[in-house]
Amino acid sequence: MPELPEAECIGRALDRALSKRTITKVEVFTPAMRTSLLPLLDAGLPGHAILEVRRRGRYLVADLDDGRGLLMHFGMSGVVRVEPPDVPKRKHEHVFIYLSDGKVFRFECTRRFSLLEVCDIPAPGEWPEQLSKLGVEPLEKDFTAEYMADMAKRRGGNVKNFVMDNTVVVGIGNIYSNESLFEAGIRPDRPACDVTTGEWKLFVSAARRILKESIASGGTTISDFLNVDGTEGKYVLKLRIYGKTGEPCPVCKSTIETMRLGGRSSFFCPRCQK
DNA sequence: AGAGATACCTGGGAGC
DNA sequence: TGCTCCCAGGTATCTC
Repeated sequence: MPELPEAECIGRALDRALSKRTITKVEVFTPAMRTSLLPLLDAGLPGHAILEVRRRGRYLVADLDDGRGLLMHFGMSGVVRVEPPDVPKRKHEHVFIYLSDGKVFRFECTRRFSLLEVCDIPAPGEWPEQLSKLGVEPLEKDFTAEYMADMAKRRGGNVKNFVMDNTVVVGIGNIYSNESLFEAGIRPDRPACDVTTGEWKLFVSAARRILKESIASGGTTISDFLNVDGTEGKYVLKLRIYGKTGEPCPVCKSTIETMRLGGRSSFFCPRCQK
């Protein structure tokens, strides 16, 4: 399930595989994922070059040479590949984009939560309007304890859903929110407004470190995620709390517990997290 | 405005 | 073996 590190890994690989290639043909096999895929066929993409691939949160944008872009999101089961044209089509591959170097950019998504659409780029280097509500990037310098404390001031909901809110900070999903709150010693069901600036400092540094380590490991593969080269993410081996219900806490050996917050499984150590 | 619930979608696993 | 039910989860949308 792609969170920020997975999107970053895919984006880097796609930048290498797509930049400076020209689109020669587009095929759509499925009418819709999150949105209709059919407009891709009428967008006049063939003949246009891809300049670069950039990431914002869990979204990727492939800039085209005419002020438009391809906006991508991988939902939780999106996989992209760049392969020779003779590889047989897989069951849940929905779009093929043929490239001038002879390869094919293929978009697969089992659960159809993914997004692939043409967007307008307001100016070079800017982001499409669809991404205007996104919060800060957790690896940039404006993701600070003071910012988090300020945003949380009037938020009485639980801290876990707050840190997963992508209008606050992008790219932290269920896996990395659990891991970061554990590292910071914060119980996931605490009201967000009760978390102190000192605790936010611990959270911010934990989240940054975990996200960077995960990127270096090629992301986390739980069930669906694959990198562009088909390899699985290795960060799954380093998870300390996610999915560990009933196992001993890696720090204090207390039994790890689980609860549901916002409909999502949340894992925590009842002794280390307060 | 914030927060909770729900829908979207498929495959895999549990339970009977 | 085959059926039903539940779960995974980012995001949009709805309601209160």
